[in-house]
Amino acid sequence: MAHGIEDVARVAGVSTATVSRALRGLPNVAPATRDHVREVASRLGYSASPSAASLASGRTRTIGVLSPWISHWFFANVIEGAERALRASDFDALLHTFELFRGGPRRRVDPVVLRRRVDGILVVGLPLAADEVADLSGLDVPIVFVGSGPPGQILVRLDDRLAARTATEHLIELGHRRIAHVTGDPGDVLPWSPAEERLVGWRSAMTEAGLPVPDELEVHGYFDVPGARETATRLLTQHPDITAVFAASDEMAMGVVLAAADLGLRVPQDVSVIGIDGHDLGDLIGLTTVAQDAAEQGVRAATMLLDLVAGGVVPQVTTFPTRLVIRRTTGAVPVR
Amino acid sequence: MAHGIEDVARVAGVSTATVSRALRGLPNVAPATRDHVREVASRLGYSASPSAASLASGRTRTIGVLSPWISHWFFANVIEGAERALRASDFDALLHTFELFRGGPRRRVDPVVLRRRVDGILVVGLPLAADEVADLSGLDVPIVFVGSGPPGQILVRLDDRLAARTATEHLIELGHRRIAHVTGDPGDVLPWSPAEERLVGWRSAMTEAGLPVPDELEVHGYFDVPGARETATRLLTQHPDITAVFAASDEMAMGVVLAAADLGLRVPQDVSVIGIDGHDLGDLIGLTTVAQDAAEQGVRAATMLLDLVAGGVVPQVTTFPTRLVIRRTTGAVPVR
DNA sequence: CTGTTAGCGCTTTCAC
DNA sequence: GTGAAAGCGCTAACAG
Repeated sequence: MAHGIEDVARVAGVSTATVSRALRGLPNVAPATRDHVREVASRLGYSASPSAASLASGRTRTIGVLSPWISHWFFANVIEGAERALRASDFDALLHTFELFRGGPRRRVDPVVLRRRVDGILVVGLPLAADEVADLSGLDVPIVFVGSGPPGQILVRLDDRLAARTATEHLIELGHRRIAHVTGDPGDVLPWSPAEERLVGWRSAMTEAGLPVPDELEVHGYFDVPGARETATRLLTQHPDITAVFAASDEMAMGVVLAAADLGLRVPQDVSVIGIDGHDLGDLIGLTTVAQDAAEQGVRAATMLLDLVAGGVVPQVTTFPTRLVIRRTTGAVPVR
Repeated sequence: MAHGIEDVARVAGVSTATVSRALRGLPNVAPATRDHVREVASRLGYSASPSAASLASGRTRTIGVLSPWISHWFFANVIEGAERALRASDFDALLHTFELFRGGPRRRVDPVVLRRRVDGILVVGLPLAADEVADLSGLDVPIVFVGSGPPGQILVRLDDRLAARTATEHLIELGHRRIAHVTGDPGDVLPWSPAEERLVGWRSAMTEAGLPVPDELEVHGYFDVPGARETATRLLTQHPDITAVFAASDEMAMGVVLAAADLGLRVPQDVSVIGIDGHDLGDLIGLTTVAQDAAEQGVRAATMLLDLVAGGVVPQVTTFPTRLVIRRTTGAVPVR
């Protein structure tokens, strides 16, 4: 059962070098030889030892996938798409999560554990500090960022500002003037992070519409349901004149809807809510949102990464489209 | 930057064998030597090449995680928990997804790709055929099944029958008599699969209560929202006398709630709905459910697998508790 | 407690 | 188009 390349070579009556070439589809092997070797290999149930192959070739056929979570809509879908694309090219996905804690620092991304272990790195929505990016770059393998990444790197993402403007403008067109924004973590202030970009998009849409943007309209929801629920409860209690809330993610928008329900506010009659994502379960509450295709971003990013690994070139920034999906959580501003 | 064990050995003034021992914390190394070697290694930024180490030792410090999806609540949470536990022991998680298609066969689990690549395998909610299990066992590494697994294997799971009975009995106590069940895929009929067990639990609870279980009460929801929504739409249209639906997962229960809404039925006034899982977003619609802790099952399974890899022994079956969470989608049977 | 040495199972020149 | 042989960078006996 546990055959090595020598067994195949012996049975096929060729050298191990030829077996290696034949099985990997390299040129300079006679078609007849190739077919014969493959037949023998499959009959013997042979497949090369990944460690031995990696050690000898320096390539691992493995991609490191770095992500803060997997149990969040965006991350799960990106990773699922990426894994599918990688597998289609016979690459493995090595999963590394880095839990983000509210306000606190997360475990540093340690490049050492990825050394000689992966041929490329996919960073999924992880707001890396500049020095972490530098460390990763030091690994000397291609890196693709999905959802969030520093300028100068290969990025697959949305036009976050535009998405935020789209959401905000939708609310403004409905007549809302006191529109709050639920953003992520207070520590997440890298200028290129989606949270920051969405914040900027909201602010500029407000300002252009001649609406003031006082500090109290901006609160932190930590990109999850409970975080947004808590913070929105406080917000809506302290500022009952707020008629609409734009959350930077659908999960946070769901938290806002729950908060409204907790407070006995009707959505959208008393307060309108919009998010960003196009979460599968938004439908449950008729959540209005600016939708994106997360799985496809994962596929694209993985495909690009494989191109890079193969020595190809890919566009620096790939911007995915978004579309406004109007459902039932947004409506006209209440008359009071 | 790319130092090898020889560099460390030379700088530290010892042999490579000593470096290897010191860095891995093996016995028979003088404490002073150990500290010195570690200091030199960290100063040089050295870490062993995983391929070389694997090739020489036969161990990979990697666990293969097999799962049908990652963007489903149960799977995402189990995998997240497992990854966390593995990382805590410096093990890597290699992700392999095997998409399940409605009614159709999925890609066969191919043991060859895992050969000499992993020290253990975690099978998450994947209903493997007997021959696939046999193939995996042939890899000669420990395997732990989470959520669903054949008898005779190491399992971490719920008492699925009990969970189903709990859900069904809750509805019966509320006075319901025509209680439908939304199960998974028609092809998923392995006697030990959670779908099958839950089906049996529902049936026996019905029978014990003296309620008939005609075929039309059992429909397939494919374990996802759209599948259950479609099938429940048909079900509730054709059989308006059904007053309650027990879905084998929360995601399917959500589909049923959506179907009810599509049909203008009020939940729970016209139809009660209950699921199994304790999905984070069940709160959104006040979903009544029989809750389980998926992440913790992932942690436990990974921990057990690491024990097995280390040569330890673990219990054959670990059964996690469930608890009935009554919210707003179940209520008294309507009076007509 | 530490060093020497022989592999681990492939890939990759370099000849032929 | 094919083979011989030299590594790839470690670990694991085995000595000492």
